[in-house]
Amino acid sequence: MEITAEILTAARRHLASEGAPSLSLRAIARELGMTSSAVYRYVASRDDLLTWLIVDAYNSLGAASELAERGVEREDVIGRFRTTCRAVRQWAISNPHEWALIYGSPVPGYVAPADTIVPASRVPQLLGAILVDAVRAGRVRESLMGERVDPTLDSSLAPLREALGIAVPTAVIHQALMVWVGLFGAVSFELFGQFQNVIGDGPGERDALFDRCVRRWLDEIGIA
Amino acid sequence: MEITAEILTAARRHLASEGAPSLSLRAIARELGMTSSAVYRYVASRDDLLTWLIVDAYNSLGAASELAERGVEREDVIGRFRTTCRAVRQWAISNPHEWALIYGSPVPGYVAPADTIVPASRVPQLLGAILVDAVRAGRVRESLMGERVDPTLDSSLAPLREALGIAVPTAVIHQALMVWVGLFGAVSFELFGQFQNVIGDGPGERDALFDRCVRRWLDEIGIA
DNA sequence: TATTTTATAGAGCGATGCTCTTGTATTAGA
DNA sequence: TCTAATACAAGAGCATCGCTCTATAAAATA
Repeated sequence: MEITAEILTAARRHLASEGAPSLSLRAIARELGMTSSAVYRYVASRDDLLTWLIVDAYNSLGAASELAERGVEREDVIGRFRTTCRAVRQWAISNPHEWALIYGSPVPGYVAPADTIVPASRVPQLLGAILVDAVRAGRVRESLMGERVDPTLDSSLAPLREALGIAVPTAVIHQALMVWVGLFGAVSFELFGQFQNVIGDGPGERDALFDRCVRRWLDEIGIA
Repeated sequence: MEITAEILTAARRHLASEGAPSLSLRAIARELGMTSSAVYRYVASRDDLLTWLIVDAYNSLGAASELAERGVEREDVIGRFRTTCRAVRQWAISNPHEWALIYGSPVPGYVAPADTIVPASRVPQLLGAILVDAVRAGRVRESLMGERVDPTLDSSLAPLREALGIAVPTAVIHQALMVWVGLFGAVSFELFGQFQNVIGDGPGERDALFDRCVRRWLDEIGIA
């Protein structure tokens, strides 16, 4: 329906400018020229609206990353990885409130519905595809490929292993997971203000920091 | 004052059980048997109370980590690091709402006052001290110690370098920063639910995952 | 004792999420 | 074409919130 889209658009704008905590159904209703009770015909609750925005944000981030990555030659695994990392960070800087919504503190009592799972996995999927190509091309660190590992860790990473499709040693999967965590941790730290008084924020300083992180992540997997 | 302490205690309990978003001055007042307007004699605003709790949480985490680390022999750098990491994670699991408060999404419009800086730096300081001892003992990776680095990165990490006291190569500082980010990123990912449907959560599985992270962080710095 | 300070209560403002009832168009069926 | 069902919106209302203002009781001070 038309109105549903209008509500979503207004909500998106409110989220981007004020952030999720101050997103109010009444304000959106006011803006669209209807009563607060009227929007409840289209939105089940505030949490419901939040879910729309969460899915929306995941998809926006996923699309931005995929688009950027697709612009790099398939053989250039390093370039694809670096481009993806930068796209993620750039999207986050451009959409800080959206980032906080999906990667920040969970709302107590709120349980993410199933329809958020697929959008949430777009970036991990992208990183996974890059990893798989690196493995296929034999460009992953030898010591990692051959390493035997705690069986508990094996089972812990079973869901990830299956998602990858091809057989990848657990040590490699774990290293990829660490890169994934490191990437999102670094972006969150920067956005959530943990670098205040710790890292310089002059022109280019944060970029340089992040770029070196990317290089180190590549090193850790062994892609060279 | 007595009442101030009572308010803080009640607030702490509310935070731990319901989380920060639903922390209400009125509820605290009700619980202490006074009017909502009465608490405003002791608390300037809700944000003010939040700041108390933030400082409190940072100190609680800092104290727990320091206590754990102090129980390890000084020469055992690996043990000190591992113990600190585990203490941080354990504290987070035991105090999820407090963790979300200090490491989750920043409240839009809220600016952390200066009195949060020192408590916030307790864990980084602890990690820094371990790093310094490792450097002094010559136990940091050679390749890292000798590496030359982008001057922009140099200046970006200047605040950190000064905080460490002794001369540590930028490449090492950056690596330590990555470990710091990785540690807090990993804990946040686990607590904020990003591992749902991705990492198994059977008995010991998450522990095994984290333990290997710790080992890899040690490897990356080169402590062995 | 008189006065000033301190601590509390109470009422009130504007805002929120959400529900329930009422009213009105538009559409579908007889 | 008339009627009945349906879709949609408005309005009032409830409980809650942060916060302010004023009036009042108690305690400390002069």
